[in-house]
Formats: sequence, C-alpha cells, structure tokens
Amino acid sequence: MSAMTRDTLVDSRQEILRTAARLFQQRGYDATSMNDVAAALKLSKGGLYHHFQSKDEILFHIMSHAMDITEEKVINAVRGISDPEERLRTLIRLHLHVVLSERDREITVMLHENHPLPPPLRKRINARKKEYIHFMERLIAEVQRIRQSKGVVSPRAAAFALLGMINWIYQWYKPEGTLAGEDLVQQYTAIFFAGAFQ
Amino acid sequence: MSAMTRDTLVDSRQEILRTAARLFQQRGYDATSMNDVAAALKLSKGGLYHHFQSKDEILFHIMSHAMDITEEKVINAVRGISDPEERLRTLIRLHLHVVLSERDREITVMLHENHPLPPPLRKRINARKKEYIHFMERLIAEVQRIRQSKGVVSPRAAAFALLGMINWIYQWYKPEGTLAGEDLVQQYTAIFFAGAFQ
DNA sequence: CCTACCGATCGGTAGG
DNA sequence: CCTACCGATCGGTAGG
Repeated sequence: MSAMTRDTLVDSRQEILRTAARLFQQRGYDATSMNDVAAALKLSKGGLYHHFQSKDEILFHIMSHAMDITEEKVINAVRGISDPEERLRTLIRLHLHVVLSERDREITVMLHENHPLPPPLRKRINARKKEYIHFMERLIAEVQRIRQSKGVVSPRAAAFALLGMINWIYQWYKPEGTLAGEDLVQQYTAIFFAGAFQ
Repeated sequence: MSAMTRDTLVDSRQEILRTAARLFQQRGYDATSMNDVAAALKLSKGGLYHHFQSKDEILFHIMSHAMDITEEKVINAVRGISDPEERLRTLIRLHLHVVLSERDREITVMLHENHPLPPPLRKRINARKKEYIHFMERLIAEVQRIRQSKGVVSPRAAAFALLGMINWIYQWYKPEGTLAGEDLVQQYTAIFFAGAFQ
C-alpha cells in the first residue's frame, strides 16, 4: 500500500510535467499561469503545489527530463555502434527525431525557455548541454580522422553548425508542411557529411 | 521648431527601442517590466507610455526594426553582386555579422521572442521572415543550377539548414569564447558550400 | 499521524 | 512628460 502511494505520487509528478510542458510549449512559460496548469490537470492550484514547490521547479524538471530523454534516446542508443561514421549518422537521425517528436514537448521547452530559469538551475542544465555537444564534437573529430579530412572545418564549429541546423527546426517545423521528417533526416545528413568531412 | 520636436520624438522612440531591446535580450521580454525600461531611460512609466501605447507595440517595433536591418544590411547589400555564388557567399557573411553584431540586439529579440507577440502582429513579422528565406532559397537554387549539383539536397531544406546554423549562434555565442567571428564565417561557408552543392 | 488534496485569500506587482 | 493610481491577476500559502 505504501509502495502504491509512492507510485501514484511519482505518476502524478510525471503527468504534471507532461501537461505543463505541453502548455509551456504552446503558450510560452511566462504566459502560462499555475492556474492554467492546474486547470488542465483538473486540479486546484493548491493541489499542484502539493507536488512541486514552485513554477521554476516545474520548469527545471521539464528541462532535466528533456536532457534525460536526449541522453537516453540519442547518446545511449548510439554508444553500442562500433563504426564511428555509422554512429554519427545514427546520432543525427535520432537527435532529429527527438526534436521532431510530437510526444517529447519537453525538448522544445528546453531549447527555448532559457531566461526564466534561476541561474543556479540554469547552470545545471547548461552543464548537461555542454556535455552533449562535447560528445558530438569528439565523434566528429573521430570521423574526420578516419576520413582523413583536410581540416578546413574544426570539430567544434561543425558541432555547433549541426546542433543549430537540427535544433532550429523547432522554430519553423509544421508536421503538415512540405518538408517531411524523413526528408529532413536524409538531406541534413547529406549536407553535414559533405560539409564537415571535406 | 515643429521639425525639431518631430526629430526629438523620433529620436526618443529610437532610443527607447534600443534600450528596451537591450533589456529584453538580457532578461527576456516577460521578465522585463515597463518600469525597468522607463528607469533605464531615466523616464517614468507614464513618460514611456507617451511614446508607445503598449509593451507589445514596443516589441513589435523592435522586431520590425530587426527585419529592416536584415533587409538593409544583407538583402540590399547583396543585390548588386552579379555572380550568384559570390552573392551567396556574401549573404552568409553578412547574415552572420548581423547575428553576431553587439549593436543590433534587436536581432536576438526577433529570433527569440515569438510567443509574447499578439497573433496579428506576429503574422506581419513572420511574413517578412518568409520573404527572407525565399530569397535565400532562390539564390541557393541558382547556384545549384550553375554548379550542376546532383540534386540530393533541395534548396528549401538547404535554406532552412543554413538559417538554422547561423541563427542558432545567438544561443551560445560569447565574443570572448574560442570561436571568433571570422572563423565562424569561414567554416560555416565551407560547410554549407560543400554540403549544399554536391 | 499520513496522503492527497480543497476553497479562500495572502502580499506584491503587472500593464495601462 | 510626471504623480498617483486602477482592475486584474500573478505565484505562492493559510487552515482544515
């Protein structure tokens, strides 16, 4: 019974984060009140504050969860691939899928809502973002070595370029638009491989 | 005398937009109060509302001004160049400079603060953004024809990739960091040309 | 004494 | 342009 109560609590927190992430993504963090979040969950504001101490804390957990998803669905899924070039191709595809995914709205919130997070919490998120880009950077450097690239493009600049190409998608992508998800994967991969490994 | 008053008024509006853009960029639009803006200008809130009817209106004018800057410093500066490839190279360099420029903080605000703008005003800004990307797209298509590219990359996907690479810079660029502005221009140009014109 | 909440309202501050 | 305010709503918290 105490285990069930624990599970219910955890589930509630997860459900709150999912709902809040959806609202934050649609309306923006500041334009979404705690009342909006509570109402969407058929909860009172008081009920919401039973689970989280503050609005900031909710945002922080959404972003942390977004980083968990990225690390799990991209980094961990890619570690097992022994060929570096195939590892990078898969990373691009999976990272793109995470950004495009309808379900993982936490990602969009993480990419956009930097300002509202209090500096100590923001630093913790930024540290994880930096780790991610370093992972990309090392992988790019490895493929450059194997391909014996001429070295006109530094792994660092290439990593930022790749991250920008993919992450910017949240700003304009409409599922009903002319560019389908799989097209984007194919074309972005083609652009990046020809560009970074000359 | 009436001309002078007019000039003073215009100057005041410009100065307000510059100061507001700086604050919006640093703290975010929602976290910046009208009092903050007024105080930074040594004005009262009432004085500020003499020049602009609402906070939204200030944001709209900042974004419009950012589009003016982009059209003037990139599009207009590039129209005179007859060779398409050189025209695209210059566009990349100038667009990057606009994003990196310390002075044009309006650009960062325009790239980031989409949510707070009321839909009718947002549509007007988005229409101008779409014109800009279509300009890029046509130019990329032209260079692909000249270079007789194999056609693995569509001009549309290439334009979005280029825009993403460059615009994302506002999220991480620090002038004191390891990647200097001119390095970015060289390397992003190299990546994009090899990537989009295979 | 625990949990998962509720209706009502707090002190402050927002844009106007 | 300023001082003096407003209706409303904000994030957060009280007792039960």
